[in-house]
Amino acid sequence: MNEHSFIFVPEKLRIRDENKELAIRETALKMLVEQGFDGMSMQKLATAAGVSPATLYIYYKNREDMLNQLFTHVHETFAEVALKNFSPEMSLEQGLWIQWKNRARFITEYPNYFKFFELFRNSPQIDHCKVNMAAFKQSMQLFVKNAIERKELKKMETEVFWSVAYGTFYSLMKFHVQEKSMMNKKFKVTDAIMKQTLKMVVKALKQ
Amino acid sequence: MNEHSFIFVPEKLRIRDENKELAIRETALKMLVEQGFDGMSMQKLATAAGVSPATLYIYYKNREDMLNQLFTHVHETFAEVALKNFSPEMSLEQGLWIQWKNRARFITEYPNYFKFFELFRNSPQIDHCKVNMAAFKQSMQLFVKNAIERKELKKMETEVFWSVAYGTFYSLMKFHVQEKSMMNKKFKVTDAIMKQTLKMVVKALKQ
DNA sequence: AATATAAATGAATGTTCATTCACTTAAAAG
DNA sequence: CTTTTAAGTGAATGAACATTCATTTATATT
Repeated sequence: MNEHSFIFVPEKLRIRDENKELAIRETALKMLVEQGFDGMSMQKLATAAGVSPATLYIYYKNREDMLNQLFTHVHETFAEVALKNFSPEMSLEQGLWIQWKNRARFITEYPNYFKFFELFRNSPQIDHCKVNMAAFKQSMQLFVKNAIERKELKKMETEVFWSVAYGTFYSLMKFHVQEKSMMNKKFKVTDAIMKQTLKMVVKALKQ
Repeated sequence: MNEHSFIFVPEKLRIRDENKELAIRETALKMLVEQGFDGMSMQKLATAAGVSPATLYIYYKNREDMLNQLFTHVHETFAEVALKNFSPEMSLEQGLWIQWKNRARFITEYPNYFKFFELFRNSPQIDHCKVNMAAFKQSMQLFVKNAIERKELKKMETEVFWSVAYGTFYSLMKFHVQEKSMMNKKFKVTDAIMKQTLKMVVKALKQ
């Protein structure tokens, strides 16, 4: 001990392998999306990710905690991307277009994130309340308020607005990520289809 | 053996307890909806339904078969209700209204069926192809064809139509069955809300 | 009442599960 | 080079899992 020891704050003497953390997360998502809930056990995940089962418990308190953290991570990443280049001051059409494009890019780039999100969205074991959406909600509410003032949007319940403006979009994207869509062939959401659908939605929402 | 024995087809000498089958199904649905995939094990289900675990294997080949049969049952019941009083000759607005009403009634009456359906819809372990939707699809396609001919509907991809006409509706109903909706209060889909939303959707779909 | 047969069962089986723990390894700081 | 500390591990544990099987039970027919 030297004279500085009493203010010495020990630094980390061995740093976590961040590749390992990433590997665990991506492998877990892949297993969950491809094989469902029962398909992902801690031991199978550990083997597939190339780590010891015990290592998982360094990163996560237990299985439930892991699932919650996975969901939170996916949700936060998604929310962040969704609002990129978006401002609540935009017109309804422009604001929706930006958000649709952001989301579509994300879903196409990381389909597993979307599939995982959809898989767990209605799942009772996820603690939805823990996910912080305050900033997201606030931004959206301002956007809606502005659109109503500009007469681009009828007065309606938030849930009705959401269903028309986003329910439609997500339904479309679900077809996009499916192997086979309604007509037994692969369906791709192109820019043209998105634009066409957006026009319809904007028309529906206008007074 | 008497002279008739060679044409004797043995009849059932003990009849399956149909209450038992119903109890198993409803208990399984309840457990799955409330506790998710991991929450329902064969032993816990047997105990909760008041039967022996071995009894489950009289009704179902194995766990996977049980889940598939549950899904198929729910899906078929739902499809049947959805088309009640519906005819492909109806106008777009009337036809959609009937179907929305049918579905809303069903979802409100049997929320577990809907929650189960949503829980498993994206689940990889369900063999979706086994569900026969031929008649359903045919009826819907004729409905769409008629609407286009009457100029009530723009020409568009089936998936786009479905997303606008039903994606919106299902999004609304998801809020309906949730404990707390977007605004942290209970949201109920009333007839007025359905009518308002339908008007918007019909407007969007019209040329 | 006796018979035949499928429904229904409780206990048992081997497997896989989540989780733990005594231990080893890596690397920053002295 | 030594010390310190957290990262990382392989093997082990008991609980819960899906499934089976030798029996028992209920009932339509004879």
